[in-house]
Order: sequence, then structure tokens, then C-alpha cells
Amino acid sequence: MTSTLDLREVVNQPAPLAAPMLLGKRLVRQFGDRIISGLITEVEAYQQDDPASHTYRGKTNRNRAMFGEPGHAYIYFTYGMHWCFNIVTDKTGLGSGVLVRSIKIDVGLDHAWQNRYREVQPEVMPSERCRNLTNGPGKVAMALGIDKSLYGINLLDAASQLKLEDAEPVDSSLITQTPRIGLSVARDTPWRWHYSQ
DNA sequence: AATGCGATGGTCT
DNA sequence: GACCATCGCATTT
Repeated sequence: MTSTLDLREVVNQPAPLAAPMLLGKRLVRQFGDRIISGLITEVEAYQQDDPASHTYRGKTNRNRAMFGEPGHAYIYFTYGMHWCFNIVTDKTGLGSGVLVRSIKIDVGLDHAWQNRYREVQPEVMPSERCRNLTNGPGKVAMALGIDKSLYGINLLDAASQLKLEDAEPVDSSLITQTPRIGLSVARDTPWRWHYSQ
């Protein structure tokens, strides 16, 4: 299943359709002349009629970006210390989005390492630290320096400091679909997709 | 490798 | 005042 849709068409889909199509896409973070990028390897879908979604009880100041234009960023703060990054999807006003849970860094590993571990990347990288670099939503945000300052940013604008880009087609045989992580409701809805490249 | 738990603060009831 | 779309570390297998 090689997606022939471009990114603009992908994010116009309802979250459960858009989510698996976002696997393998490139997330690019620009800091002046420095770049960190990674390929999306794990996502979850949320939409308004879904009890697990932040938009389930309607629009608030916190979730307003999720009711905004598709292709923009919904970023929230949780557990008193972590930022999580979502790609707003579906038609404007519907409260739908895709949580990016993990990425594989392909550019700027040294910079991502510094952001994540507050230390210079060692010559010999401990394998556990490599595995734990960006394999969770809070870790992705930390490695890419994503916080409130990027709330609502247009991810489809080439000039943005955080943006999405097309990348190589994915091998659909490596995608697995499961229930979402860490929920107290809608625990059986299988709206998590993992790409084990 | 798996499990348990504390940290920590914004958001909503 | 309760609840988190989490993480890292300690403890146990």
C-alpha cells in the first residue's frame, strides 16, 4: 500500500485514516541553520466522538488548535513535565488529530541527543540510550525541542520551524495496528499504528 | 525484561 | 481537588 496522496491530502482525512499514512513521513525541526529530522514510526488517532480524545467534551483554550486547520500542530503539556505533539487532521472544526509517539532520527542526531539527555553525544552511544531517544511522545518533543512556542504552527509551510515532509514509501507489511497506550477509556479501539522499519 | 511508583503542573469540574 | 494521550529509576525476575 504505497500512499500516492500528498501530505495535504493525507491530513485532510479523518484521523484513523490519516494516522497510518503519516508513518514514514519526515518531521523536520529547524533551529536557525541547524536541523533535526526524524521519520515517524508510531502514531495514534483521536477524534471528537472518541471518549479518549481531548476534544471529546468540546472546544477549550487548551485544545483549540485541534479544532483548527488540518496540517497544523496541536501541542499539549501533561504530567507536569512532558510536551506531546499532534498533527491536526480532517476538516477544520472537527477536533481530530494524530499523536506522534515515536520517530527515528535521521538528521542531527548529536543535537537531538543534547536536547534529550543534556549531555554531549558520546563517541560510543549506550544502546539503551539509543533505544530510548525518541520512542515515546514526551521523548519526541524533548529531542526536537517542541513546546508551547510551536502551538498551532503550520506543519505544511516550508518556512515553519517545525514541519512535515514527504519521504520514502513505507513497507506496509511492517505496520502493526493495536489499541492506544495509557488510556482509561476506549481501551479497545485499535487506533495505534507502529512501523517497525 | 517486566513491574511499580513518584515527580510535577496545567486544565477542567 | 482529581486527573492525566508520560518518563526514569528502583526493584524484582
